Amino acid sequence: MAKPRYRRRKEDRPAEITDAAMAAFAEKGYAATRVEEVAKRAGVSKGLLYLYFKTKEDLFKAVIRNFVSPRLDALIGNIEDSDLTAEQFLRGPFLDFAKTVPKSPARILIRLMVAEGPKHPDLIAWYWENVVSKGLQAIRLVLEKGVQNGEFRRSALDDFPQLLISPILFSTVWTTLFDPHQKLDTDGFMESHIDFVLHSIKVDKT
Amino acid sequence: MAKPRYRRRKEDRPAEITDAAMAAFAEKGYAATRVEEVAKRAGVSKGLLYLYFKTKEDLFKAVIRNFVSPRLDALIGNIEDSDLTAEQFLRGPFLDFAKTVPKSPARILIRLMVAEGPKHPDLIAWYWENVVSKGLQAIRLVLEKGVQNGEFRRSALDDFPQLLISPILFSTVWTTLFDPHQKLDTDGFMESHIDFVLHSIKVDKT
Amino acid sequence: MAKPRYRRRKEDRPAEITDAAMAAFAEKGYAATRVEEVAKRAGVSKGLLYLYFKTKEDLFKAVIRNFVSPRLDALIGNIEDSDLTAEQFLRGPFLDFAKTVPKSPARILIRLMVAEGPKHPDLIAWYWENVVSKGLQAIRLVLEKGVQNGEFRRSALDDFPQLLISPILFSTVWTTLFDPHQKLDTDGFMESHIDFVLHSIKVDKT
Amino acid sequence: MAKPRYRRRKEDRPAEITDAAMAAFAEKGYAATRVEEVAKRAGVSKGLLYLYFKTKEDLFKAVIRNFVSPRLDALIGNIEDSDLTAEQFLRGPFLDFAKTVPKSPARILIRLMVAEGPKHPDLIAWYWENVVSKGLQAIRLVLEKGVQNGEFRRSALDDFPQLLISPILFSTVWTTLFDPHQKLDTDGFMESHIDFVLHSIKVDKT
DNA sequence: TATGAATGAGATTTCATTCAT
DNA sequence: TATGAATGAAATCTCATTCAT
Repeated sequence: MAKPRYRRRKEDRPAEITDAAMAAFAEKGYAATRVEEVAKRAGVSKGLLYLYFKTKEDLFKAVIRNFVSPRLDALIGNIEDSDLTAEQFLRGPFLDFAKTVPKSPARILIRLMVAEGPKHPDLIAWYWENVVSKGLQAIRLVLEKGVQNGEFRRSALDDFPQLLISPILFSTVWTTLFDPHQKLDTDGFMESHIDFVLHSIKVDKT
Repeated sequence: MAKPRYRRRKEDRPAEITDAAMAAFAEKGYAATRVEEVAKRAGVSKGLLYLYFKTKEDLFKAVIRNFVSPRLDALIGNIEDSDLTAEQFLRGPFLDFAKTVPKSPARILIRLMVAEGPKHPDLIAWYWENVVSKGLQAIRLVLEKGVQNGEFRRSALDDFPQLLISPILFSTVWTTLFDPHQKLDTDGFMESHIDFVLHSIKVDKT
Repeated sequence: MAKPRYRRRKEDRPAEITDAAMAAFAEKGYAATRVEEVAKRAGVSKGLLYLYFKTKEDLFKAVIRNFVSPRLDALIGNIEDSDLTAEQFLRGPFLDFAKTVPKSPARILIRLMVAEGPKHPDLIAWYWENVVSKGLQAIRLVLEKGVQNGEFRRSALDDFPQLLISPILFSTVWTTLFDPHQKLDTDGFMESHIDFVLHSIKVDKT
Repeated sequence: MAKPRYRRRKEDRPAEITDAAMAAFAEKGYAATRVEEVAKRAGVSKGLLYLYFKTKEDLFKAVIRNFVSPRLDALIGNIEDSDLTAEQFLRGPFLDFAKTVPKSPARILIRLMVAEGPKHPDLIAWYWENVVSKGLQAIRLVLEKGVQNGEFRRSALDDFPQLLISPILFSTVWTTLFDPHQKLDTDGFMESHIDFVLHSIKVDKT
């Protein structure tokens, strides 16, 4: 029973292709991945890939966007709904998120951004607007809430909310590069970081 | 007998080439840099370059090693000689070092490692042995000294000395990617980070 | 019962397609024109186009034939009906025709024949039989009539009736290529040519 | 005895390649000729070809220029040196030239210009400046000399010197397209044309 | 009929690497 | 050593043509 040469699935194709590309880029990096390899993984011909993505660069950008967008929306929604205290939020949902990233496919994306980003300024711009600045804004909101609550004192963290993100990047990169040489307990790492930060900014309840 | 001033000395060639390569990789990344371009920058023919470096990958590895080694030795020496207290050391030489990296050519190197590292396990291995593990060891030494001194209490930092490095990576990456969108005061960022950490681990002297 | 105005009639399809193709070929030449572009211009799907024309080459040939045939019939009819003297014919209908070509869409066709003809011998054969040899025959008829009338003497023109056509080709090509650099008054050009020829072959009536 | 894989001949290469390209374009036209085919004919690798010509279009332009330039210089020199009467010149060197073209490789070039010219305006511009306008100027010079001599009367030919070139184009195209169907005696054709023209513009010596 | 998603052969171009000189 | 002309494998991209729907 011959399998059909054609499978008409217009709607699913782009996602199938970007998924395949994500996987391929993850293994070899952008430059070293051949378009044909992506097509093969997606079970599609080279030609069809080019029907959906005009260039390889185009495909790359779509990979980043497609991957980030849904996850981002989920996260932001999460923050807004919660009626946790600031500390509860940081130790709860935020910490969960931070622990997840270095183990999830997102870590690949981070490596891709670092590696290829500088060559794609418009992608960076998009990422900035849609991901980073939104994320920072969310963190600032939480901190402000903590201050209003009397949980937190004002601190340098208000000026550098990035301090909360920094270990996420670090453990992601560490995992990618040095895991074979020395494993990093990323969960413990994140927890300790949060501990340090909270210990410094929490108002004494004595 | 003075050597003619503009006469290139054979012994300098490899270094001249790796310097040129570093500059080129910095601008365009590894894959997008053509060997010919490196040769031209070094004022050397392609053929000669291949006499010193058997492949482009070879050249890449040499770039990393040549760049790191001298700086590393200086840094390590610095630590051993000092008779500062642990806190003085962290707020002094260590902080200086941490502030310098994101502004120095070393930041390029970091990006290169993240981008290309996974494809060169032996390079990672070398980097691990000669750079990272040594650096971590040095930090551990400092912390231990602090504990012995009664300056610091034992803390999660003993298990995760990487927490002290993490913001270096972060501000380097941030600078590379997002500076056009939002500048980060990397000095302040590093200082705040150290403040938080020290605040948490310092023994109360009351 | 009036047919709906905007309803395409099946019988017109091939003509609509060849017209669209003619326009496209005119702009970009045969090779650079994509079949999809032709289909789009004709308001038809690629698949349907292939229902009418088995290959792109097929389409090309149809373009030539469809374009030439109707015009040709008109012209030939014109000659046969006339009861003008030979000179009147050459200075009248023939000259009109010759003046028209370089300005009409037919000029595109000429360029296409020159450019692509050599690759399509059967098209050339068809063109020869249906266009060129008929045209030459018609000219020969006129000249013979002139001789019989005592208007013209026998001359080299009897052996080279092409001499009357040659400036048509020339002004067509010139217009296509060099108009931006130097306009050619094609009407004057044709008239002068006919003048020279007639001056040489006309019998002195003194 | 193995033949050498390399033949270092920097100076000859470009000419070898354009010659090969000329031949290939002649047979198949520009679009249908693959760069690889040209390289093979030139006994050279594809890569080397791209070392000398950045794109296929570049190669095309070089073909035209390289071919025309030397011939052109020869022709112009020819005109200037001669101390023939105007009629002698037209019936002598000019007629010779006109007879030669349709049989020479130049005819290929003409077809290429007609076919591909419209897509390369800068090439047309070059051709206009370096070939066509110079050629016309030369013809005008001859005619003026004839008038000054009292050989020729002023005529429409002064306004349309192209009339002398037109049959060259015609017989070239005819030869290319219709030779298999009906041979044209291009020599006789050119001679007859000149006869007609001269008969009309020559001053009566009665 | 009619569509346009899908194919795949093939075209142009690039570039790490080699090697005659 | 030193050069850079030359190679050739491989990568990106195009487009005529097919065929499931």
